[in-house]
Amino acid sequence: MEAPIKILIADDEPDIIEIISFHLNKLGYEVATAKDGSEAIEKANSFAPDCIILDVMMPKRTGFEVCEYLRTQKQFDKTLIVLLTALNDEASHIKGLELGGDDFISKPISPKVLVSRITALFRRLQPTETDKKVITVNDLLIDITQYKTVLKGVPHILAKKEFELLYLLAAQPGRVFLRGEILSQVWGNDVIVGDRTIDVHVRKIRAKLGIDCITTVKGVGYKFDY
Amino acid sequence: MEAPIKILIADDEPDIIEIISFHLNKLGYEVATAKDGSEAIEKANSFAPDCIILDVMMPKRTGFEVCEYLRTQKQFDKTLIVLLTALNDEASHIKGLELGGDDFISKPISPKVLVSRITALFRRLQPTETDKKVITVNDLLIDITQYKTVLKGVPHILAKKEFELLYLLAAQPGRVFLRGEILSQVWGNDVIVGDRTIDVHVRKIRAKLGIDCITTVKGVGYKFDY
DNA sequence: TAGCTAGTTAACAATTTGATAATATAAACT
DNA sequence: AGTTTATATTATCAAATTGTTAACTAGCTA
Repeated sequence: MEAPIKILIADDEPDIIEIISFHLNKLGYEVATAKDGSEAIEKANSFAPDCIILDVMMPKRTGFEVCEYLRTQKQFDKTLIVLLTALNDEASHIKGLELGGDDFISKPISPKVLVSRITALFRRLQPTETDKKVITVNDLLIDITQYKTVLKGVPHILAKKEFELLYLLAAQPGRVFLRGEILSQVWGNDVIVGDRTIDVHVRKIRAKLGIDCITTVKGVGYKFDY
Repeated sequence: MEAPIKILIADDEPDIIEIISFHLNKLGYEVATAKDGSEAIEKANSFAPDCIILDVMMPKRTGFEVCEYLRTQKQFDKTLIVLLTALNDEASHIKGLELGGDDFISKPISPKVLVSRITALFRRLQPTETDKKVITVNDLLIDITQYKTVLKGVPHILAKKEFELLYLLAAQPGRVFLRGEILSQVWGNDVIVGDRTIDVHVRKIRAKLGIDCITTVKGVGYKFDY
């Protein structure tokens, strides 16, 4: 997973291409571009991207046609295809997914949305069912099927709430969870508990594990960082 | 493996149903659909699917409720349950897995991701230890053909219920069994017995074997750990 | 029928957990 | 520095959960 992820963008509007490739480049993706459907297919073959972003409305060949074609080719079996459509075009949405598209993004495009959707696609492609139940970060293992936490080979027994809190944070290391988010996710929306309760649980986790795997982000929330 | 694999899809969005069933159909699965939780349970009974895909947010009954219910029914013992959630809803993952879900897929759905995850689940299902008649863990042997338990070479005679309980837990060492799961697996879903009954049986097993091979996971259930 | 046995339950004890309040500490701001 | 705000820590209490024991029931057996 060391080689940079390659993304091909096909759209007939140079502005769109420029914006998208700028943002994706910034994030370290390797980007190629095409200005119509035919070029998209050529570049797909020569560039061998991991992900292809196709505008539905393009000259020469539409995004649908390109998508349909690519899906018949074995080498693009694992390639993610994202289609760009006009806003609220439900029919296109369905058609595209039937043709094997992996996601849809409506124009006008928010670069942030685009990038996060692409990232999400890549992430979701990875995990098999096991990875969902067992989280491993360095030498810390969190197994929900066993309700067990193992640090450097040593099991640590956390109470239910402690475990659930740790699991929530560790599922997305580095991401900051707001206190409100934590409350609603771990405690539920109906339950009313004070803010201090979270602190206390964080403290217990830190104490039990003996390491400071949970970082406080003052004024915001907590994150798992280890 | 000659009869087509049957999959039930329950979601209140017709578009989602259409897309998913289209793709699964294309791959040769036999597909049934339901538009809410109640219908999902009906169809589950009449259609007897091998795999059930449940949207978490559904009218009538949520995916969680359906999942929880199905898991208490013996006939859905081996049925795969896949839950569809909103993106990044980690807490739902915990809840769903606690309720016995087999996998989680976040919306928006990529057909490719969905299909590959389902395929992976089925693949993993093959080497079942369903027919394992004799379980051995370290120096403990559990033989269901003779209803006999031997620890360090010394036979111990457990009563029927005690034996079945031990057998259930020991079949998957480490895995936590919820009280509800234990009740439905050992006692069946028609029988109504109190929670203390499980405790008492656990106690008897511990006493008879003289070792603490069953660990309590407070607020969750019990697991075999030896 | 009396005497077993397994299974269940009720009642109570013991334990663990979760939540809060009170206090201490730390960081941010004026 | 002094004030304000946010978090950490600790102790305490109530609630939830489980453990334990003994008693009860139904079915079986001698």
